[in-house]
Amino acid sequence: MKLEITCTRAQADHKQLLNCKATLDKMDDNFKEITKLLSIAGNGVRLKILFLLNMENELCPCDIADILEMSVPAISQHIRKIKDAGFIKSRREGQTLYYSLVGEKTTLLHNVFTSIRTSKKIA
Amino acid sequence: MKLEITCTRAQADHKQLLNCKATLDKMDDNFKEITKLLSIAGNGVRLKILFLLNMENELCPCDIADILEMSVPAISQHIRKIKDAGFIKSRREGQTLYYSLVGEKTTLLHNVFTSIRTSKKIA
DNA sequence: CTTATATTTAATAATTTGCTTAAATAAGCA
DNA sequence: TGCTTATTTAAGCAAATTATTAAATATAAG
Repeated sequence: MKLEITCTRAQADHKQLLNCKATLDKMDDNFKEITKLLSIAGNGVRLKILFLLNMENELCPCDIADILEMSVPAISQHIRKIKDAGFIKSRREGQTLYYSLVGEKTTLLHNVFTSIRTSKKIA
Repeated sequence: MKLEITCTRAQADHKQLLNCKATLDKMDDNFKEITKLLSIAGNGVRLKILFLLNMENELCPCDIADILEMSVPAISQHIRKIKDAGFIKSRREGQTLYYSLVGEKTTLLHNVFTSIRTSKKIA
């Protein structure tokens, strides 16, 4: 962590700024982890995939493509991203792959799902 | 909402797929809203800005640039994105603009902050 | 072993993102 | 007014994202 302070405001509280740097630095791994989750979920298609998997327990790429009215390869590539990040797992049954949420990793995701369901739109 | 079903799997539950479509369709505005928030927060720099504003109540762009060791214009453009989405507001004091979180909009964000603080990294 | 289905992977193209640098505003002060 | 500081805005560019299309795998079934 760099220690130099460059903000030139007269009122700048340099002790505060150093403290902020130190706090962020300490939590750097946590930020990386949460940023990863939010960047995965911060896409309309992927958020819907995650929500659907939560709602239906498991779905295959073909189902998801059908529901979201998108091509199968497009869905497959979103699935890969989510899977690479470790938020879903797969189970094969014949030719079909069923995807489902990885339970332990999804505490924050469940808050997200709740927010989606309870989002108070007046519309 | 389109009603045709194209998934060709023999075991596909078409009633289930139609139900999924209907549910997503009903919540479309909520998805848009939450996707917006997550796409804003799903960037390391912006997530840190939001976290810092929550921690320090208010900060100016210069402070943030200093803490994150980034250029002021880069920070300013992130701030604009967050502000356009309605998650922060500004207060002027002389030449300095102080930014702070918009309280009512940030229920989910507070879950995010909690996750960052309690993220159990063994490291 | 050939064919059909479910899925992934790869190559490509269009769009978006996020930085840099330089110029434009806005406010305070000599 | 002119100069400095704080901030935003704009232009430009490299990198990342996300879809499309076509080809590659994997499994099942005749």
